[in-house]
Amino acid sequence: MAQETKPRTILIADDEPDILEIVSFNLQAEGYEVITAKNGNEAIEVAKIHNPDLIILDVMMPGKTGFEVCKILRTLPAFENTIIIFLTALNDDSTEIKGLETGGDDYITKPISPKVLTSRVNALFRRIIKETGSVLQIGDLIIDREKYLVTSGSEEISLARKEFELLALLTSKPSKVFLRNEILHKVWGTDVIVGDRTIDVHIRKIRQKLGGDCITTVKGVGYKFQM
Amino acid sequence: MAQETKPRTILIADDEPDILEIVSFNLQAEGYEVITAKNGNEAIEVAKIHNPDLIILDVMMPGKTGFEVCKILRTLPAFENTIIIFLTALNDDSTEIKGLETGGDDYITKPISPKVLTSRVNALFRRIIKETGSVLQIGDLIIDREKYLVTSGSEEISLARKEFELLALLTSKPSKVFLRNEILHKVWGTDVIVGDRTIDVHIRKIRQKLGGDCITTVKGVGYKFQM
DNA sequence: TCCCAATATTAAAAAATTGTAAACAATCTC
DNA sequence: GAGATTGTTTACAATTTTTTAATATTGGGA
Repeated sequence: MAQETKPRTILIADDEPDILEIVSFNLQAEGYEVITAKNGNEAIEVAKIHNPDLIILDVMMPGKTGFEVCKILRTLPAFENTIIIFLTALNDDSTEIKGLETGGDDYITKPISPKVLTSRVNALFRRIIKETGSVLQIGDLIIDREKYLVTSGSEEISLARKEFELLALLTSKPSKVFLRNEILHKVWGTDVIVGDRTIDVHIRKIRQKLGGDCITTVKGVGYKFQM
Repeated sequence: MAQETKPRTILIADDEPDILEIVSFNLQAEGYEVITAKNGNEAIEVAKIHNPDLIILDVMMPGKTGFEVCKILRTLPAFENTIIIFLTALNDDSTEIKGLETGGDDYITKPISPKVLTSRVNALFRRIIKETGSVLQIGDLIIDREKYLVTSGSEEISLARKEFELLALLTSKPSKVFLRNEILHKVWGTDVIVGDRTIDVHIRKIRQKLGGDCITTVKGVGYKFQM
């Protein structure tokens, strides 16, 4: 089955159904996958399950405020780098400053223009973007995310799904060391539990297929890709 | 943590001297190095000379508009990734969208609150640092946390995990003496119990690998890093 | 100066981490 | 349904890292 590159996921948390609907609609039209939550606690739960790329938090919500949600999420390693946008009716400088200092990446005041929100979301993603497209080239390696295909020189290398995703992750930032935990989160997902040797075995298979020394082990830390 | 590197440089382009002055003052107070330009053409010239980390562009300027400046800069490789913020009196959705789509990272409408501007600047830098990863440079030593790599001159030095973390701690504040207790807490964690000689042994290994005299013993107190 | 506690040095033991091969279950293909 | 492919686990080997323990050395105060 043809698996496309998975769309970026956005979580919106707001207690006003109208806002949820309008914003969802516009972001979906832009090609994002959208999930919603009606209050702060739900936002945290849903975030843990779906691990979204970006989170939009209403500041005033029953249960926990957006600020509180942000603070809690930021303490979890999985959400350390997630983009967070605050949404609020409070057009108040000191609140905005507080929002940005709490760890928010943007702060938008209501009434919001869905188009503006979409633009800001796009702008933040543009900045974060790691891969310049679906095809990545490193040295003589070409990684095509759409075709799930890796080419080395003129030779085609067929990798299984997990192998491919693992390689795609490592090559998304050459030379960066990916912690084993990080790899588990990003390749296997937050909720899946697999044994300790699973990563090793996959690394081994990639090494076999690509030739020995493109992936370096950093003992006690993780792995990195290097040409 | 606070680290001593060269301050980040910000270029502000606006034709209103008052704005230049107020914004400069506030950003300088925050520790940034600020350079200014009075119009679009000057902004491009100055940018090419000083290569700032972030550029704040007024949209309405004589000569070239902020949008035009942005477009021109974005075509140059040196400014492909520079953060750009637009500043404008036009509180108009479609203009804001245009700004963000032109390649701006943020769009702030006048009247601006200097504190809010500063917060947004900080938030953007915080985000960029996360993406870029932070490298520490002391003398000819380069410590790259993300790559888990230490380079001395052109030579790569391979350190084991504890060695790396210990060195990273000591170099995070050069010349500061770290108490043995402090080192234990920060490198080994609060709950781990290890013998007294353990630190010494690791220090020794680092000394061997980096060459003798970069870590100084302060008897009865702790250790400090110094070039 | 001498003494003594603090630190250096060493080597070897202990612990932790990773590599490997083989086996199994799940899934997909034909 | 047989056979291939994939993902995972297991058990063990190989390796590296970390710690300990035993001994030497150092430097500052009495």
